[in-house]
Amino acid sequence: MAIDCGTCPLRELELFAPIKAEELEFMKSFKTGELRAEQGTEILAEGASSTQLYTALSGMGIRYKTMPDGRRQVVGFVLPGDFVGLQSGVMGEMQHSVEATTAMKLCVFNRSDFWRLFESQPQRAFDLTHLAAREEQLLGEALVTVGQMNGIARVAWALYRFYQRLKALELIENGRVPLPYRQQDLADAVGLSLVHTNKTLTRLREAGVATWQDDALVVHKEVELARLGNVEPGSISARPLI
Amino acid sequence: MAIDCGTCPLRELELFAPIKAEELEFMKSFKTGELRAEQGTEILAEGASSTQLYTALSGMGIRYKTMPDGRRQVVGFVLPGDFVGLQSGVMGEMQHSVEATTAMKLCVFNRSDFWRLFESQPQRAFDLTHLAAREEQLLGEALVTVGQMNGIARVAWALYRFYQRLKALELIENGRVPLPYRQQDLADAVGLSLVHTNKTLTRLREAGVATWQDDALVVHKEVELARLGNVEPGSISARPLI
DNA sequence: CGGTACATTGAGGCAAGTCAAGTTGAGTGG
DNA sequence: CCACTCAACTTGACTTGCCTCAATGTACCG
Repeated sequence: MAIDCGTCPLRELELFAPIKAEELEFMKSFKTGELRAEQGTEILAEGASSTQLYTALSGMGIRYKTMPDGRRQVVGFVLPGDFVGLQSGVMGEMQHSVEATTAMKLCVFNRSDFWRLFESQPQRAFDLTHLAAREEQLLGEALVTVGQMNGIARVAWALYRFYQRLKALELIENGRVPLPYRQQDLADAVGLSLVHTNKTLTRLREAGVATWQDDALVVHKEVELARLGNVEPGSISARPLI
Repeated sequence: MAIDCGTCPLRELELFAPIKAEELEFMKSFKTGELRAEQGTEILAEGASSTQLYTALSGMGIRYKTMPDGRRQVVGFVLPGDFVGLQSGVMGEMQHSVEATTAMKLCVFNRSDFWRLFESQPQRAFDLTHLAAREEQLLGEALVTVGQMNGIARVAWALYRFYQRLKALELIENGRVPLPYRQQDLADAVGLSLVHTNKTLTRLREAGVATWQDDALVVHKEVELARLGNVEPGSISARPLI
């Protein structure tokens, strides 16, 4: 178990803003270990007050809320570099659950050290707030999409956002990005039924825009996909990595 | 223009967590003035990088995103005590616009002092992150509602949340809370058409659950409204006031 | 007293939901 | 190596909640 944040491969990506040596030093003391979560494991539970917070290192997860009647709304997808458990850290309780969709490796922090971060590392505290504001931004965009767009636009939006994020993580190979989710996950994320989501994916595939099969997404017409999803094409701006 | 945060009437509400004298002292130096916004004024614009941040003191506003085709998604309602402009302060750019629905009075802060807050007031920085996490929570709940619920549940959810928030602000009088928005605002918030929203409000009124007329909301069956909106009845937990 | 803004109501159409029946592929075990 | 199971994906047929269009009502205002 390597607690060497200095060689963390994620930090080398352009996606993540560089940090000072002193901050890196602090992060080493903040990090208390690594967690390996198997596929299907629940990492954080809605309503629970976890003593641990995480940054995803590898693998993919899903954030969701469950309704009384069993239905589910996916509120986000966890990719490497994402911070998990901020609500728990700051408000004492998670408002959604987080589950490992694939096997995951996560960097573990203690909630009890959280305050120390704010006290002694203002830049890191700022970064944390930055991440919180980003989450808010992402959710706001999801709300716009689900609230205002029709089926094809919703699916296109989700696929294009996946494509952008995974490309920024340099997980793209031969034009394919890994996308190990189920259609049901996408359906629950965009507020469509599974059947309609499936038919919409078929339409996108037959239109030659994008193909999502065998846990991988291939975008054939990037600009067209972005247009359908009402997203500005382009890459994602740099952001902090906790 | 009174820059005396010590006598700020909002602080006396139970809704807002008390702060230390030293923090209050800092807030006085952080506050640079007050802004009066007339009805209909745009306080912050989507995509703009404002040099000012605000806390609403009185009046009500609306947060929204505009789509290329002119449609609008309301991402939140600004009530007294709400912090406005966090995204701008931390990411440099607003992701949604904020408009004054009624005349408003706002506490003004300079973005350039923002960093000073993180450096010298870790508790206030923590509180700010807390607020950001709350925004995230609220948006997550809105996403669940718009993504999974039918018309009546969406409208009931929105009305009950208004009722809870306004009650916590002690703006309730004779069982009525002020609600100076238009039906179109509610429609754009819950992702329904104006016509359908209107018909749904009529149904709620005729069922004797809640009546929203003349800029005021009267909830006749509180528990029933909460049930319809899939909300836990009860009051809102305390939160920081910046 | 026409103009404007918002609320209300009816009629008809369609996007998306539900139901139901396969198909496919991976795993498992006899 | 084939039969069986199970989870995920497909596809077709039917239904409906919500949308759009279009009028009308109502209050306020210059």
